[in-house]
Amino acid sequence: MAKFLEISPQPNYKEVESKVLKFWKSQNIFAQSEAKAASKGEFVFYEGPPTANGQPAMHHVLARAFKDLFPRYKSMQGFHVTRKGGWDTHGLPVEIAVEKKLGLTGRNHGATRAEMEEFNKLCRESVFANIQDWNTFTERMGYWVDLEHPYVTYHNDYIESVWNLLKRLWQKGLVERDYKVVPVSPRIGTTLSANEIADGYRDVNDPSVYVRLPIRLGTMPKALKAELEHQNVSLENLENPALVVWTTTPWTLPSNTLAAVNAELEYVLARSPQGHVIVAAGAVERMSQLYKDLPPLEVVARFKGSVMEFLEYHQPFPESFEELKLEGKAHFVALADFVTDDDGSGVAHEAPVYGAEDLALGRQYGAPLCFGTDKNGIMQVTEAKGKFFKDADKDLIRIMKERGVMYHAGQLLHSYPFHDRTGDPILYFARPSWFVRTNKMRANLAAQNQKINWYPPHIKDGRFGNWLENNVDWSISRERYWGTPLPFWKSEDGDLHVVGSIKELSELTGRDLSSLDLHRPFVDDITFDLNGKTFSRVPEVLDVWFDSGAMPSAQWHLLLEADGSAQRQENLETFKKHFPADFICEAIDQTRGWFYSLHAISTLLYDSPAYKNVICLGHLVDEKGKKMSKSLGNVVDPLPAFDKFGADSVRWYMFTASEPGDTKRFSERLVSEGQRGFVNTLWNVYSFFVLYANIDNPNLSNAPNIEQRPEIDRWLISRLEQTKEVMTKALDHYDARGAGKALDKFVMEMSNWYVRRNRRRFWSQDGTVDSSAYATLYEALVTCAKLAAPFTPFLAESLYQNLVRNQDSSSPESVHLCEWTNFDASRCDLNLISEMNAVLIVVELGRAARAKASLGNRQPLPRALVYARNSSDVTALTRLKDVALEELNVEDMEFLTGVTYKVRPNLPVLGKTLPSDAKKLMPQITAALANPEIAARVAENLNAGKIETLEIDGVNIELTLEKVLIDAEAPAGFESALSEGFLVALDTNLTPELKLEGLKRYLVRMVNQARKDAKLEVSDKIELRLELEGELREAAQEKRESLALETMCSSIEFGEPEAGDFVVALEDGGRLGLTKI
RNA sequence: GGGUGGUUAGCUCAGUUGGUUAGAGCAUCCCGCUGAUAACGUGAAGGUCCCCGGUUCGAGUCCGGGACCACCCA
Repeated sequence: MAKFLEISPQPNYKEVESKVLKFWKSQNIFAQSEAKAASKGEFVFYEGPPTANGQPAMHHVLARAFKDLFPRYKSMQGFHVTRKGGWDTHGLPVEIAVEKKLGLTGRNHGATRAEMEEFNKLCRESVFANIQDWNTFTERMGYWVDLEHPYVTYHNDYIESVWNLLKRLWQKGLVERDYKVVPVSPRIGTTLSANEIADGYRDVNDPSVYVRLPIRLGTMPKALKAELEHQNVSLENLENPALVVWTTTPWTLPSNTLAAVNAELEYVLARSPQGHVIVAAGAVERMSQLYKDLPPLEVVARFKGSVMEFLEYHQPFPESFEELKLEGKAHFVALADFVTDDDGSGVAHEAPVYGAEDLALGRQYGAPLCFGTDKNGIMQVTEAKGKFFKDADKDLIRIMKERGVMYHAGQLLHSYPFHDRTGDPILYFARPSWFVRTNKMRANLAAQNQKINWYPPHIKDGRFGNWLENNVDWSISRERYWGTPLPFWKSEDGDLHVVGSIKELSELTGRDLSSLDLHRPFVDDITFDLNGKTFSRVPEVLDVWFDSGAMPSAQWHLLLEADGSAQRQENLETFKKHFPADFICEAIDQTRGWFYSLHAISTLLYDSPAYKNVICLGHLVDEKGKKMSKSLGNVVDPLPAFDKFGADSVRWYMFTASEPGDTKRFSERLVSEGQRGFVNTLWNVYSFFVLYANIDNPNLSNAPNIEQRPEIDRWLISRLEQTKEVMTKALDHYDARGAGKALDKFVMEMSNWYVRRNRRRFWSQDGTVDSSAYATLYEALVTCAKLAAPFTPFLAESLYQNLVRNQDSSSPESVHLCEWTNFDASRCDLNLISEMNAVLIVVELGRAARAKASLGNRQPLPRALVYARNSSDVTALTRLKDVALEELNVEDMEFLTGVTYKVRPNLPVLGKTLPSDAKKLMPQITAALANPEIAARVAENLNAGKIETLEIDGVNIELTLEKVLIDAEAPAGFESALSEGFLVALDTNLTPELKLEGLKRYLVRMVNQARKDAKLEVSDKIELRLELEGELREAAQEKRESLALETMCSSIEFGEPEAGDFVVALEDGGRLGLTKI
């Protein structure tokens, strides 16, 4: 057998990993893994595209660790996995980055065609500004993804596929134009995203006005009329009856079309200083306080909000409808769930064009849209026409006072969003917008969702399911510049034509447009004639979520209409092969992002989910549970962490630290714990193996068959098989953590039990090499490398190269090209595993007993007395007696008899077998068994195989060995320990021989410590001189041979150390000296 | 305001269908062991299982109510 490469027991993971990276690169291992024969077909994975112009951060490591693991696993299992990279390149983040670079603050950079052209050019250039960082990051963490052929959302091919998709939606009648309320920065008239407003909230003083809306008595709904009559209210005697509404935005009052009440709330008719008013019952007290010097509101009738529906009123600015030439039914009471009586009057003023909920309500009641301002916030109606909306408040309040409809005008300090770049208050404003009618497909969206396996499962009917249930139509248009232009062409009179490909557009225009850049402004120049009308493009671009949601087809440049070209046909085949995905994985914020856009598009077009399994990760937070953000300064950069701990340790942490769906805390300290637990332990076993294999040069191919190896070897192999089984099952259920924990447990046992117990077998004496031990540990290590490959690809590769590839050049070139090792039941002796568990418990107890007796493990003891609860454990301990004896350093083991017993009911078992009325007797049963005489009788009879019956309260309780727990108590005079039905007692009477042996072991330890301190190699031989008195001298003389053997010592002399010896003083005044020879 | 998840040792987390003395790793201390090991072993210390109520012979676990944290939506 060739020598293994020598390795350091304390590796520099940065070096180890960079060596592996070089190897992967030079041998094209990733490409090979993509190219290798796949017996099981395709495992479909979709890469969720990151925004390339951001910086890679730790949360990308989290997602990518999982996105890497399953493809690696499936590939080893014999699937082919296409791992096409992708980049999200359009949209606001890019535009904002460019705006910042240009120093544009609130200027409308799309005002002219030339400006827009320049702006989009800069956007395109900036998209990949950080691409180098991404490439470095991707490679360094060992994330295998094809970055040479990624899909890029701004490429013409991609856009064309998205157009094609939109056309198909249009043909299905799922595209329509409507209004949508969006936050707008007035003056520049730009739509803002939620992120842009999030930081802009400020506390400001705004008007707080209560306005009277006189009711039209003649239109009073019957239900309300009946209520009032029932409560003896005479309509004729009412004084100026009015609804009172409350608002902090008087400038929206001219746009009022409805007043809203909550159907379930209680409302009242009350006498106020200004006549009769209708307000919420919960607002009476508050409104009485408005005029403290005047009498409070006096309730004259009470009724539910629902009876007021369709009650009409006079709105304070009737001129709005005239000036805007509006028609249609408006100015009546509508019912709305969102109305509360927590503030104001409990009656909401509705100006639908200035609020999302209000718009929906207005639509529901069919009220016309009244635009009191334009999108730049300039008033279009009333005397205040031409004023900026915020400046109009004063005039409008004055007018309302003049008209006698102002109930009360005050001020209110509240928080309101401002646009930080212009300083203007945000205007929420209904803009024409394009929608995909997902709401119509709501039932199917939910049905398709039921086919998806969500990890964690609660997302399915929780966050994602709820989101689908409350689905509203998907607003797909944005009034921006850098994005996929909507392929919507409109004629002047409103006819719509959706273009599905460049070829189609070429045919429509009669020009070859195959080299047209599909972005604005170029595409805006294209017009065509159809049906005698001229069509030009609508100005909007597409929501970027639609871009990424289109990737299943757009990444393959799918154009559905066959045109006879081989390329189109091939793309279609490729798409079919890669749809739907078997697996995707992103963080939980994508439930409303990519998870949704994939799902919606796929449901609408293909009547299928887009993915079958999805891991939805929790967010990464800092050590204290705080969100990682630049402003808090708690961001951990991935690259330095990779260098410090190794990418493997960071990955390992991501898999094993907590459930994937839980919020995960991250810090260097936590990563280093995982490193010490798993990565270092595996490495240590590996380095142990290499160290001794290189000395002993075992012939592994000549090792005995598994069946002929010692039990401890078969035990390790059995545990190895068991680990394979658990891991495979876990990974098949996308349970990375479960698989990782199983591997971790195995590595711990291999190190702390197998290697520790068998150290001496790897240390050949008189030239006999224990090839069983070597073959067993070798197999365990190689298998660990394969099992760890998807988790810690560098470590796995490193082990594999040295242990396998360097020995056998016919083996696969990389661990990642190996087959996944499958469970082999014939090699897994479950019985042996449980027997070993019994030994482990007994050893543990023996050590505890030693500790109680203050007897160090080096002192051999004559006898251990063991009690085991059941006979199979007795068999096990008898078979594996030697292991226990050696580990406990005792000469003999006997089974205890004559113990006293403690008996308790085995509750889970007994509870199930008792009839329900007898279960109440449980406390009495426990009490009865606590009686020593009953306990002794029950224990002895049950142990003898008889069945015992207890009579309690006239009920016969039949007891069997399974239904009770019997513990033994040690006879007096022994140190003992007790657990899980086992008892271990130690006989601490030392014979002179045992004493000498203990002393010898002390000497061995001192000599070996001295060798270590003298920096000798393991294989160095020494001369030893011992200057000893009394017992120690006697022990050294008596045990001279074994002392020499265990210290690699060729000669022992008794006397003073010589000059040049490495000298160590001993406890009792003696000295030892040694010299290397 | 609505939704989802969470709350168990100083820290990070397990805890299966309700059942025995609620566990592991890390950290601390004592002792021990050690020629792979920066490792390991024994023991100690550390818990009102967030709170209140209910169901039950029995609740960390099931039910109801509440508090707090995180995220999403409004």
